Amino acid sequence: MAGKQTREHQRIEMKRIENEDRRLITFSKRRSGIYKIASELVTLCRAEVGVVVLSPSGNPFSFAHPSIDTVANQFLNRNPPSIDGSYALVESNRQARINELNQQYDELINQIKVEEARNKVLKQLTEGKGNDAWWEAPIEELNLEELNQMKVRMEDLRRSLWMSINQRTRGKASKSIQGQSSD
Amino acid sequence: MAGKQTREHQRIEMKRIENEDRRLITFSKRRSGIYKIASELVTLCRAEVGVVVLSPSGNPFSFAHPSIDTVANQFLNRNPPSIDGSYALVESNRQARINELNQQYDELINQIKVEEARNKVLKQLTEGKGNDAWWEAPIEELNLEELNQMKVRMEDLRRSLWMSINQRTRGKASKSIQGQSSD
DNA sequence: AATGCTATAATTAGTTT
DNA sequence: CAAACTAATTATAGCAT
Repeated sequence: MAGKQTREHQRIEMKRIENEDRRLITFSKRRSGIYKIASELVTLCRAEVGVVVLSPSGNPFSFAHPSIDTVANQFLNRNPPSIDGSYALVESNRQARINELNQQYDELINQIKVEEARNKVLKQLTEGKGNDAWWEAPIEELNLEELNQMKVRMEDLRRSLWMSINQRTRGKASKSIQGQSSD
Repeated sequence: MAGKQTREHQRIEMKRIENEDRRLITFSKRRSGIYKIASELVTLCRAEVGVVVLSPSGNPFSFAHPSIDTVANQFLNRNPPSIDGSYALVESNRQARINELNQQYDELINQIKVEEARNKVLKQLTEGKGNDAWWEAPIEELNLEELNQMKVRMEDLRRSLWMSINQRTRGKASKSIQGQSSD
């Protein structure tokens, strides 16, 4: 009982956990963690919260208060729909675009985060040494350029959505998901 | 190092925070916290996560990866394009777009925060170093400003959208599907 | 009023039962 | 194997700016 008994809780890298067992355990633990935090937000602030988590294998989990139905309906705050087929097509195209957009967005964020970490290291180096030409250069510009492109794409998408919304304003849709809290 | 300098982080009672200012601050901070944790779950486990938070005043917030639509559809255990009509549900046209706008808005906020953090690190670099002019331009600031403008515009957009939706709010229908668990 | 700071509470990675 | 345990990490309540 004197010294360390375990080598606990090392810092984990923010990337996919490759080891399957560890990944599943982490998934389970952190999922529970989110539920707890979410429920605290409900209690402390009287917020309504819905959380949906899908495991990589596609299994759905959820937590919601007061219920997923309520939260979703409140969030969507709308009336029943009737979907015509042509619209569904448009929807699928749109969704494909959005998925792509999200992917790009994620990549961008990752790049930025990596760069942030690098910058911090470089900062320490600089302070310690007073060095000058340590900086390799165009990383900043490249990254920012990508960021800008991303911004433009998002704005384009938003604009087109905005236009189509304004053209077709009609109450629609009912919605509801009844989820079972899992675990 | 003598005694406590501040009376920080007392044990929190798990009940509604009565003081309005504190409640709002807590709401904001913890909401960000949930987003972060959710995004980590996405990264670590390749899960798909959707979080919807409604403030007591009814303001909707969301975080989702890859998107609210995708997560919701997956949760409903069906694929986007062909809709079987029995649940038109989440597929509401206009409301689906509102989801996206909200989501993009939130993502943009996150993006801006990342950029701000990065900007700050870089500023510290220049200040601490006495500025060797390795930095070529106020690209950072410009970019940040653009992002902020974007944020404002999206805020306006969402607000007006929300208002127009609320004008025609009616009763909602409700259906349900069972979510399952085990992973 | 939003953000930064920091001591502290809360979460959790790794291990064990 | 789920649940407990422990210590390291992370989030955050209160305060300050």
